[in-house]
Order: sequence, then C-alpha cells, then structure tokens
Amino acid sequence: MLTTVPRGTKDILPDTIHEWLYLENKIRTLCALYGFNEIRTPIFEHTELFMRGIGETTDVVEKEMYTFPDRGGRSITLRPENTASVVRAYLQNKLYANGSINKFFYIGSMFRYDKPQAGRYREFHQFGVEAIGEQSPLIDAEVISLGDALLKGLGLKDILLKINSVGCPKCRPVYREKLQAFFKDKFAELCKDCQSRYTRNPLRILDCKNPHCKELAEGAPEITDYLCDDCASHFSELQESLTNLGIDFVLDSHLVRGLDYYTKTAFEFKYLPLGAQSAILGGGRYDGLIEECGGDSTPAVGFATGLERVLLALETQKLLPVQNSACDVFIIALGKKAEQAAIKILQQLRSNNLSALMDYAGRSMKSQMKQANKNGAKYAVIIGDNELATANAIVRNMKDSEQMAVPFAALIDKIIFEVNKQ
RNA sequence: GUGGCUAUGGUGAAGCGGUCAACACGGCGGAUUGUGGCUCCGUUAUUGCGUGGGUUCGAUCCCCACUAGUCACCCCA
Repeated sequence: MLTTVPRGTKDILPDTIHEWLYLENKIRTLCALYGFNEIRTPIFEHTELFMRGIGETTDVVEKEMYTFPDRGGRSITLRPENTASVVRAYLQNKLYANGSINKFFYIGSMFRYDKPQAGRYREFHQFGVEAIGEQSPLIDAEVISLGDALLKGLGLKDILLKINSVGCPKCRPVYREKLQAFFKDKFAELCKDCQSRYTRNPLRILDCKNPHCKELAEGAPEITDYLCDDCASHFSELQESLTNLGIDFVLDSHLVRGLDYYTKTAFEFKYLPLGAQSAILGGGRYDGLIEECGGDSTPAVGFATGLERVLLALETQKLLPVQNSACDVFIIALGKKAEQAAIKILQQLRSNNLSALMDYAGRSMKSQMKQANKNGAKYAVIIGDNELATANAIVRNMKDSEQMAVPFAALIDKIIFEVNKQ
C-alpha cells in the first residue's frame, strides 16, 4: 500500500509530462485567441454546491462524489466537475459587474468515484470553458468552434460532433410527459435500467442498447418536434452558424447530457476508437444554473474536455510530440580538484542560460562520456589533471567529435559562442 | 455498482506440477595507459513468478478470496 497509488489515480512521470505541457500550451494559446480567461477555483467546495448545481438525482451526485466531513463538521466534496464552481466564483466575486459577458477557462483535476478503465480515472483532468451572460446562439457557436479548433489544431482526425437541443423548463416537461405516456403501457417490457430511466430521465430510454428496448422505442416522439419557439429558433440559428463556420455536425435527438443544469444546446465531440470512453469533449447551455445557485437569471454555455482522453486519442493517431531533453553541455571532471572547477563552470553556464550537467560519482572518463552522450549533450567539457596544469579545458563537440583546448579564462564565452553557433 | 478477461525482473516477454525460472531491452563495468554513440565481453535484477489462503509428497504454473489493470454495462470527460 505504501508504494501504490489509490485506485483510479496515476502518476504523470517526467517522461510524459511534455505531452501534458504541449496540450496545455495549445489550450492556453487558443483561449487567448477566443478571449477566454483562466480561472482557478478550489479543488473542493461545499457539498451543497454540487448537489444543487449538478442535480441530486444525477449519477455524479448520487454515487460518484468524494464527500467527507472536514474537522469542523462541514460537508466537503472534491469537485467532480468545474462548472458549478465557476458559477459560484462568478457570483461570489460579483464578476457580472465586469460586463454583460464573462468568458472563463480552466484546467485542472476533477474527482469521481467511478470504476476505473482506460480513459476513465478517479482523478482526471479537464479543460473547460464557460461563457456566462450571453443568450445568443452565436456564443454557443463560438464555444463549439473553440472545441473544434482545439481538436483540429491538435491534428485529430475522425472526430464526430453531435448536437441536440434538450429544450428549456418550458418545453422539456411537455416532451417528457409525452415520452412517458408513450412508454407507459410498455413499461413492464423495458429492461431494468430503462425502468429506472422512465422516471429519472426518460430521454435516455431512446438510447438503450438493449435490442428489445430499441424495438419498443420505435416511433417514440422526438424532443426536436416539441421544442418551444424560442428553443427551436435558437437551435436552428446555431446550426446555421455552424454551417457558416464550416464545422461539420450531425443532429442526434437522443443526445442527452448527464447533468441536470443543461438547457437548449447540448453537444459532444466523439472519437469512436476510444470505445466506451469515446466522449472526449462535451457541453451545452445551462441557462438555469446561475439562478439555481442564487444569482439573477443568467444565460450561459460551456464545455469540458477530458485531457486523458484527448491524450489517448492523440496517441492512437501518433500526434504526440517527442520529448526533447537534450542538454547543452556535459562537464567531465577527473579528480577532486577538477570536480570543484567543474561545479563552478556548471554554475556559470547555467547563469548564462545554458543547460549543463555533470557526474558527481567520480566515475571513469569513459563512463562520463557515455552519460554525456545519453543526455544528448551538444558539447562535453573535459577537465583533468592535464587541464588543470595548463589552465585549459577541452571542449568537445559531441556531434562531429572535434575537440579543442580552451583557456579557462575564455571558457564560458567560448562555449556560449559554440552552442549558439549551432 | 454489475459481468468477462488478465496479473512473471525497471521494461517487453518465454516457460513447466518437481534441475540455478529463458531471451531481449535497460542499468553498471570492461575491450592497453584520460574520451561517447557501432560492435564484443562481463555483470546486474525478480526477498521464487500481484497479495493471502487451499489442493498436492511438492506449485509460478490447479482452486478460492482479495487487490490492481483491462473490456463491456451504468454513467461520463
């Protein structure tokens, strides 16, 4: 136990950290272009925030939250997603005073007590954006466009964008009743899961994989036929915008989001080869959440993307960058005196922004040369008794194996000159 | 939470109910005196094959439980 991470968590080791940095840099660059500003909220919040915000009957709240009492007796929950937190921060800090629209993005760990699988972890990382304060479908299109630009910018192919409208508090209940009415006399024939969906979230019955449920669902009413005028026009304007932007999408009237706060637009970018974890980016509009959290009624739209899944997709398409950890200089010191001279040179090189390494174990020259090579050093600097005696160091170009003697006094400048020449 | 599959050294990966548990990569050292990348040699490693039980004269190979990973379901990023 002492040497094992908790289930569903993992170390991100130095040999893969460059992949994360690469992805995060892409994200930050893109968000700057789109005018989304970074926000960092606490890893944990009052449990109440998530229960109210996400919905008490959702799977996330009912069975996936890391909830515990702190020493003061408050109920605390590790954030399972970040939208509720951003909304909380938006309200608490009165950010609505900044203007009619606020655009945020975040990158960070989320926690859900799930059964782990590839692409599904108990601690995982999300990048998400939230645009709060604008109701126009144009902002929906912008948010989707940002997600699209990220995935395309990473070079990913075969990504599928699905969109749907899940209606609003005005029209969704009407549709829901229609749907329940449709399944009422078929209830006994539905699978166990669907029977619970019937009351919980009947829209999900339409997506059941059970063949019999599929049969029963034939001819069921579709949400898009029951949208109110407002939702319907919002949805069609969004489609017009996406078409205008050249973003391919498919309509999926069965697309449902798992969290209660979604209204109108729902969308999902999928990468099918990831199997059950193929949803790599999902989001939608949540016009009711801010009010639910105690603010004025405020429209908002956003998405979240699972970084592990994006990385997984990038890996399958061989789009990950390779690590570049080569150093500029490796100093080879032979003997105690030389070691002292070497650490001094190390320090000087580093203060001149050159990456420099040496061995501290007093190994053989051959061994140190091997290390220089393994570290990808551009130059090796050799200092032994001979060099100390003549006050010259040997500077060896590791690529072409040319080497020269350089007086100590001129050493740093010479190395800087040589490295920059390459 | 439900079901299937898997679990050998740092890594990849052979193997059998009973001689030192292959091989490859890696690590370390060496191939004439202070020099790398190729090649060659040596050496290293698993507290005995995830953990704990059981079957057996004897198990890494058989059984059970647990743990972990993985796949599917649920749901989701």
